Amino acid sequence: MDLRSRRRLQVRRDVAEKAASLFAERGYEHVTVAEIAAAAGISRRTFFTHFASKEEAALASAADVLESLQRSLSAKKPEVSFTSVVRDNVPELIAWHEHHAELLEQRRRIALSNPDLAAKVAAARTQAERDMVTPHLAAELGLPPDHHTVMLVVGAFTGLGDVLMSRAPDLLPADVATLADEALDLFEALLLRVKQTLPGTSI
Amino acid sequence: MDLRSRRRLQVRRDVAEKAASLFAERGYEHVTVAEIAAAAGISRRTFFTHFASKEEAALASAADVLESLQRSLSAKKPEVSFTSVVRDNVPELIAWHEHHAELLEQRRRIALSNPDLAAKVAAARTQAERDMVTPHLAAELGLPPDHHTVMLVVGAFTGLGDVLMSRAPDLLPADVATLADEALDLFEALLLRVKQTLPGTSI
DNA sequence: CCGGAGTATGCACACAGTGCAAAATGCACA
DNA sequence: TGTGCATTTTGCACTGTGTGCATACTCCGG
Repeated sequence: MDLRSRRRLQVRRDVAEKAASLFAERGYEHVTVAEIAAAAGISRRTFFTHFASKEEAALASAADVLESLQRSLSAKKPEVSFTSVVRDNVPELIAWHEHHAELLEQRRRIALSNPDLAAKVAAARTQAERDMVTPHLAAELGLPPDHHTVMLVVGAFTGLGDVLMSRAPDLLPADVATLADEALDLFEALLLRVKQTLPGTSI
Repeated sequence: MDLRSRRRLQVRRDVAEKAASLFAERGYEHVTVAEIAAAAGISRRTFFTHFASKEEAALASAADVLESLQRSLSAKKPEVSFTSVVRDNVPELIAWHEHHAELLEQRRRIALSNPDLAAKVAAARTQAERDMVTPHLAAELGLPPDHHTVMLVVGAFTGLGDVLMSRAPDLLPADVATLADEALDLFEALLLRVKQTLPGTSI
């Protein structure tokens, strides 16, 4: 990694950070790219060499919530079940949220100032969740990842996860844990049903 | 309804239609608002009195897929179960898709030309589904609509529905029916589990 | 026929995003 | 150290979206 690319990455991080704080402060719409660039000490034109759009800068600092789950799943041994890994990861997820309260508050304000942006963030998170989870569930069911049954199961999982993520900011940590457990109970019931009827599925 | 508002609605429909066909023809990005306005015989400025944005015009003609389900649910009697109503509605859903093949193809092309727009359409559909379904599931579970358990169940339902909707365009009608049935089987298993554990839930 | 409400339009403007070419900067090599 | 090359930064001009404002038009009731 040469000096050039390292500096470039650093600048990107700086700009994204400045942008985030400006957005949180005045609302996404009321901050111009020129202002972000000025705050970060670069020209407007250069901003667009680091980010394809203003939106990208807003999204740049927001793909980290699922990191601990990602790690847990990567370390998953074949003999432990998917749901138990996820269940064991819940405390970490909650700890993460508690540990990043200010960051989350900043994002909450940005989301409030621009629902469209919030929707896109949520969609991106759902997609990441989907990609992360699909191979494990496919393996556990002994089906190819693009099998319809796998897709349905993944869809149900992400659907439950979306509810959890959307409610979490308004709940106490303990309640988040309860809700997560309940969601996983439901998911397990569904998964059990799939396993029971598996030999019969075909499209 | 006076003449003015009727004419206004008609113009809005016309413009949306022209816009949709231009988008399908050349791709969303390669059509300017000025061109849409010209095609519809109005001025650019007037376009913006009918639609708040170019995007809104693209979305205007796309909130109809769930109409038959909406009707079925409105006619639902308290003694029949939610899932059976949805299940009985599947043939109608498929008929609708077959009956609007050209329209769907047009939308598919637009979505292809602009994934962001497609994501927004999908999000809007999911939200509509959520709103439509929540009261019925709440009633069936005997819980308030904003109860967390209800939200989770609705989340699972829309998660399954999203997979169905995203796969449907690439499948034969018969396979859509099979997939829908499978999805409903899974949802029923989950719903059963909720009903069994219901007395114990609390947050 | 007239006055007012609602609508259409033109005009000027702020801002996002892009192509292009010139200037600045870091890197390797003599 | 200086020199040539590649990458990066920047300015400039331009397209396109979306908005505020003032003006003109259209329809309606009196």
